[in-house]
Amino acid sequence: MSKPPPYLRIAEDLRGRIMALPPGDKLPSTTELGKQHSVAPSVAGRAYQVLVQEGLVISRHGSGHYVRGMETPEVLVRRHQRGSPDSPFAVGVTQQGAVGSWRHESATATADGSVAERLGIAEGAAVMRTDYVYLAEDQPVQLATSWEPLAVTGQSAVVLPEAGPHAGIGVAARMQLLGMDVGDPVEAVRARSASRAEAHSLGVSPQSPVLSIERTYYDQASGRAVETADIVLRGDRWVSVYGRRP
Amino acid sequence: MSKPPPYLRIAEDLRGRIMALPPGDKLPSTTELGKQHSVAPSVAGRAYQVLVQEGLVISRHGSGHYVRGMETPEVLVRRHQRGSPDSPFAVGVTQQGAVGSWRHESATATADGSVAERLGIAEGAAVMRTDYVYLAEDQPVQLATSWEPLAVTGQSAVVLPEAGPHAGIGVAARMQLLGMDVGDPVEAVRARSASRAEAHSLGVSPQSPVLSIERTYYDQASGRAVETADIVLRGDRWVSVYGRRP
DNA sequence: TCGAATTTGTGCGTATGTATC
DNA sequence: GGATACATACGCACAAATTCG
Repeated sequence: MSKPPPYLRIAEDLRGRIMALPPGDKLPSTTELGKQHSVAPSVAGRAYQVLVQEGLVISRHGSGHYVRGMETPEVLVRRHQRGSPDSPFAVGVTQQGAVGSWRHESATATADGSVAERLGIAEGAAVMRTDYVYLAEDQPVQLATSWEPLAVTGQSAVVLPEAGPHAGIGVAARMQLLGMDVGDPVEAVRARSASRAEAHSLGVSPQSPVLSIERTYYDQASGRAVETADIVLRGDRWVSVYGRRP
Repeated sequence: MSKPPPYLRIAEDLRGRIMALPPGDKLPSTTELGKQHSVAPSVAGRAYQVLVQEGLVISRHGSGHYVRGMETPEVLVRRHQRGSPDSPFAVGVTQQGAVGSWRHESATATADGSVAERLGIAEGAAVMRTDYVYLAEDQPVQLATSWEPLAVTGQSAVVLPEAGPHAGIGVAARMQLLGMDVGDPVEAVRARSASRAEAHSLGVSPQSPVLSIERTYYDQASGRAVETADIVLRGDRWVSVYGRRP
């Protein structure tokens, strides 16, 4: 066993101290912490750097280091609720009494290899691509990009997901207007780190965990995919629930 | 607009360079990188520190900095496959041809507030607690802790989840031996950072993202919970899939 | 309003330890 | 063993932000 370097030992000591402190409490300055452990202030600063990265401490330039507050209250999204006319996002935020809204932008595009495979169409086929940014209390909390094959929705009034009389009702309900029963989607859920672009959009620090969901709706009669989407959610604000208790 | 400090500008420059390099390529040493940007080696080292934290670069002590390889090939776990006699973990690893195994440890315990609420029993009631460590090719990839109320399984041969003739067949199949139809579980999925203990057990660096799943099985006849579990999976190795394509 | 003190952020140059080649 | 390279630490300096009298 090799002993950890001083800056890690100091960080370890601080973790124990922080557990017993109320959020918002001010921590010793780097110079004082250095004296307590007989190291240079730069080493104490590096120990704080570790804890800031871990989310236990926040540092305010010129002011000091402070115990970080509790996790922000979590917003729930409950998926797989057949029969609900609202989109999953709307279900999630209204359950919490929060105010939800979204911005969107649609454009026709061609399917790249990944999207084509997920939709079961030829690479380069025409699709309607829509980018969403979902806001809760004016804070972006969820990003989504959806692709729908134009072969399915083309020539109909529902071609634009969020325009006209059918805005914001979700894919399942909108497809029912075309006489299709899309049922429950298939969702593949991953945990990964936010890219820099995603971190910027979501207002979180880079490297913070996000839920990444690859969702595809199928027409149950034909078995063809009618919509696929990449959904990115803040890990600290969302939990995705599957199934219902009997 | 304030200009970023040199160490961030160097990191930004390196990001662009790395994009055009094959994985595994060696990057300039800290001293050489410092000369290229007219800064001290310590500053160049700090730039690398940022990129290592972002996962773009790996550093080998005494050797150098290298372009990080692509994501490790992902192992799939497909949940909600009614009728499969194997446990979800076994389904996941065998689909990939990998060798899966697990260690476990069971003991009776009392339900704390959280577990009691999830199982719908009184706080302090007796439960069978089992801790699992799942291994794929001798590498731990998944941690789980399961609780079953003794009021359900007590006095029966299936009281120990992984002992006797019923080892490793999963909760659903084992409960069927008691004449119960447990159906699909309810799963709440989160993305969060690994705790230090989890990071150590899973062999990943602290702060790396993990999938955290809170799973509960219910007896469909009575509606009572028969098992609840906390499951932690490496974010870079697992994807949890819900639903099947029609 | 101003200025001094405090605190963090960043950088330099150097030294030592240790891992790799 | 020797050369190279990273990891860590020291002490100092200056900049930037905050705090407070």
